Amino acid sequence: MSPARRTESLSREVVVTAAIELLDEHGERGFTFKLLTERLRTGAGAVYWHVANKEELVRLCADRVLGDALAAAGPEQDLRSLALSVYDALDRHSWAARHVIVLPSLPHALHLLDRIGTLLTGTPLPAERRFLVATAIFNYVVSVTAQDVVRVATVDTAAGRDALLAAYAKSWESLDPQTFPFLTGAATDLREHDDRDQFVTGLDLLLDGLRHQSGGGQPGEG
Amino acid sequence: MSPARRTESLSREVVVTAAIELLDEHGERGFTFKLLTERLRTGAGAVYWHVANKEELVRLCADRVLGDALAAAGPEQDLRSLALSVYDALDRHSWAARHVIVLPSLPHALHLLDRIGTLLTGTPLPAERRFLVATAIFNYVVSVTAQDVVRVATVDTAAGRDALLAAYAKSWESLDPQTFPFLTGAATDLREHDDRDQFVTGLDLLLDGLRHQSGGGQPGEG
DNA sequence: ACCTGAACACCGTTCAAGT
DNA sequence: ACCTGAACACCGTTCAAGT
Repeated sequence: MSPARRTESLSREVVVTAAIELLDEHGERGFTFKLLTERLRTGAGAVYWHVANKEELVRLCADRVLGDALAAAGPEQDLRSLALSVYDALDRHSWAARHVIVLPSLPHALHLLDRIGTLLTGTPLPAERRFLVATAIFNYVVSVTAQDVVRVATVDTAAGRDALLAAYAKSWESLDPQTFPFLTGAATDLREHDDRDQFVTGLDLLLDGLRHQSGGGQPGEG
Repeated sequence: MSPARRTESLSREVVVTAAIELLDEHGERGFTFKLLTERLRTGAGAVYWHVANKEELVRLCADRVLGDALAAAGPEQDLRSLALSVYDALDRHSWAARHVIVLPSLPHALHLLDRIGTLLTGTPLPAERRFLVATAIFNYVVSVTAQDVVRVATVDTAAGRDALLAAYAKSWESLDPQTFPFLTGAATDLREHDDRDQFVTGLDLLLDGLRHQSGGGQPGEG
């Protein structure tokens, strides 16, 4: 009944590769050691020989995803294309984004932050503001990706997504226009929206703000 | 030994209030029904009479937190102070931010998005871009809050935070300057950084970008 | 209508035993 | 050094029985 045990030896890399597949298929919540050991045709103890626990494993997976994205992006990019490369990679593995944090460090998250900071060096932005702006951009990229308006994980097919959006758009239309003056008129926008466009819109606002104020002082407090 | 059962009757509101306390104390991961029923001095079934399951309960908690923030903020705010009110409220309950999403709707998330959209109406921004920009700002506020550089949940005391940052700053200093030209020079910035400043920096970039391009067309693709 | 609390299914982790 | 797999502790959820 049960499939034969694996004969090749396990490694951290093999475990991570299998885990990424399962995370993509089932999401972080549906990803269990039972699924993992079945896929790897081995026992739980074998996995624990290579990784400390589930949390570390998921972090390793997220780091692999981010590392691949940075490698694929190449070193010669500007801020905007770097951000889009990362967005696209994280969008394909939506469970990964929330693990991309600087502290405690996901190794490739440090690389990403460094590249953002380095790209700012070729900019009129005053040196003392560089760290603040670099982390602001880093935060924008990974955290907005982590939390798109329609989570891809929820619906698999494009048709399912369209149907879901149509249903939500309809519910927006029937909201009370007194309390929701904006949303009642935005149902069509919701139905036709694209998550990547929203990401790009915010990113361009951020970069525009950067261009326009990088010479000047702090923005006003009011 | 075990404390007396409660005599007052339970309600959804009472359950949510107790759950928020425990979420603040233990984080989402440490929050269990065992802790909850002990705190409420009742049985598991009693809780399930008032809420469908744990996921719904945490969503109700997050919605309460956001609702209180919006109520406290008052209706007369500009975009910047609204964003800061929400940031400050979510910062006090760091588990809540990742549940503040538009679809599937957290009720008060709809209110927040509507208020952002409505505030944009009094702006030269072309009407057809309003939804895109509103969601971009919404995404920035809630998702950056969800993922600050130093998660507050990790360290309780200010002294603990300082010590942790100092340790990380030291590790940045000893990185290879070839591969991390920016971070090796940013150790001091890390040690002295403030999460709220980073949030405000990104927010002001976003709002500056909005001011400067709201009349004009799309930003360039390159 | 609302609550009790034992029972169930599931899941991450451990560990003595194997090779 | 690397793997096995039964056992353990824990946790969300259910449900027959109570008031």
